[in-house]
Amino acid sequence: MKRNAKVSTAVIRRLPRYYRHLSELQRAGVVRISSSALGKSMGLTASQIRQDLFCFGEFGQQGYGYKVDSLKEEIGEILGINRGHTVVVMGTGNLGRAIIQNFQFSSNGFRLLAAFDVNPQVVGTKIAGVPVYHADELEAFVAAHPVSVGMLTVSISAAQSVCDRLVNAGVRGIWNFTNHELAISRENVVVESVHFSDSLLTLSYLISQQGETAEEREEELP
Amino acid sequence: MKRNAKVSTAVIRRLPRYYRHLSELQRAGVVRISSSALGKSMGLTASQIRQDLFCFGEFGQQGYGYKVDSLKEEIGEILGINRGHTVVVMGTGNLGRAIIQNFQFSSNGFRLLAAFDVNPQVVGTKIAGVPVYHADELEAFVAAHPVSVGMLTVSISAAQSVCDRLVNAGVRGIWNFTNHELAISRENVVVESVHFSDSLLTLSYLISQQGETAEEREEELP
DNA sequence: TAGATTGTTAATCGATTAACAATC
DNA sequence: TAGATTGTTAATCGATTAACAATC
Repeated sequence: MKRNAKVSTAVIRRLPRYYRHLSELQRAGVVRISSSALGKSMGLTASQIRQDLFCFGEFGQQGYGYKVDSLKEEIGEILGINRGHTVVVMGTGNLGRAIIQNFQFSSNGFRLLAAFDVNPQVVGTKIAGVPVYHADELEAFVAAHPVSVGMLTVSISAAQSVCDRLVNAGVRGIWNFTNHELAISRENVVVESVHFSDSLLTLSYLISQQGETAEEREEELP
Repeated sequence: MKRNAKVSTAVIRRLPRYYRHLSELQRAGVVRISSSALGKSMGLTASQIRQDLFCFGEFGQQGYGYKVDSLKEEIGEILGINRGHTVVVMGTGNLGRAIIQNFQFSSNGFRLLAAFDVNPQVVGTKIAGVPVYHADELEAFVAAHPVSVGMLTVSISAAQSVCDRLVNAGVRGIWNFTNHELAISRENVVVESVHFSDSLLTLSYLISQQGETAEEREEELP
């Protein structure tokens, strides 16, 4: 069953989508689904779904399909949702605060332990029940509590140094919201970045392009 | 020069990264760079960079490399940064507000025209200089001002209906921050989603996996 | 049982890498 | 000129799709 020697990033990136779609199906009361039905609703081929799942084991029943509940459970397991991961937030500016208040860490298997900032106005307060400590206390905190991931919502100028401190303190992953391309000193520390700019620029390309082709189409008219 | 008949999404996704790296190089005062140097700093092969650029034209000089300034300019052009794109924000909750206040729309070639909400406490106010109108006024606003993109930071339950309204009003792209997989009724309207959950779950997988392989390595020891 | 659908191998397709002539 | 590096075609690699026996 453990064949996941080398799972491609393409597959890994699809796992959360599977998880999300299965959750929606579950909420909608769907009990079973075939690879072709799931594929149609997600814009993937049935083959691809079966091939993806094949990396991790056998989760379906021939002639029947997949039980939504248990497939969701299995993919959650693969994603590490039940591993008791924890997270701390570095920087409680607008974005950090927004994510603390809005994002459901728990439904993604993470426990949000604390936030850190240098602003004396917020240090010592709580945001949505989460205590805010002074950034100086980071190392002591991580030594006392196992922290899986540090979320980076500091200014771009502070990004690298705060990242270094998190890595040295011993976190295993950085969830980066700054627009800085982080350099990681230590092996087996993973960075996952959410680049708003990259996303918007991609959209910019797509709508610009769309105009182009529309114009071209018009030119082709008699 | 216009060979970009069918540029793969893999290439398109790299364009913003090129743009970002070239901007950093520019800021650092670097004047010229070779494909191999750029590749090394971005973790790509020189071949891949030349192949990517080849989709769009010839931007370098044999024996010399690329001028950072002009390559950045060209990629910005490809991305549509100079097309006068505009954006409106739907939903001024924590996240919408945070992005309005923090995100540099202008340095990505977008002009942020307005925000919309239903909360009477914010309607009529300004956030970072951006006027907040009542959501009911959306259609009239879009009719009066060309709007390229609608940014969705409403609740997941309102996501689809607000999206539909944007699409019917005539925007050309949706920048989706809700965790809902949007259905688009109209052709040539593009959706680009920022899925925080998908990103965090990917990170969860990677750090969980990392533990696995570490354990396996230990088991292999004598 | 017959029909449906999986798990899994093989074939195809597309993206990445390598190679090298052109040329600055 | 000699050295460097591009633009571009060809080779390789990996991911997606197709096919089908196994089986529920």
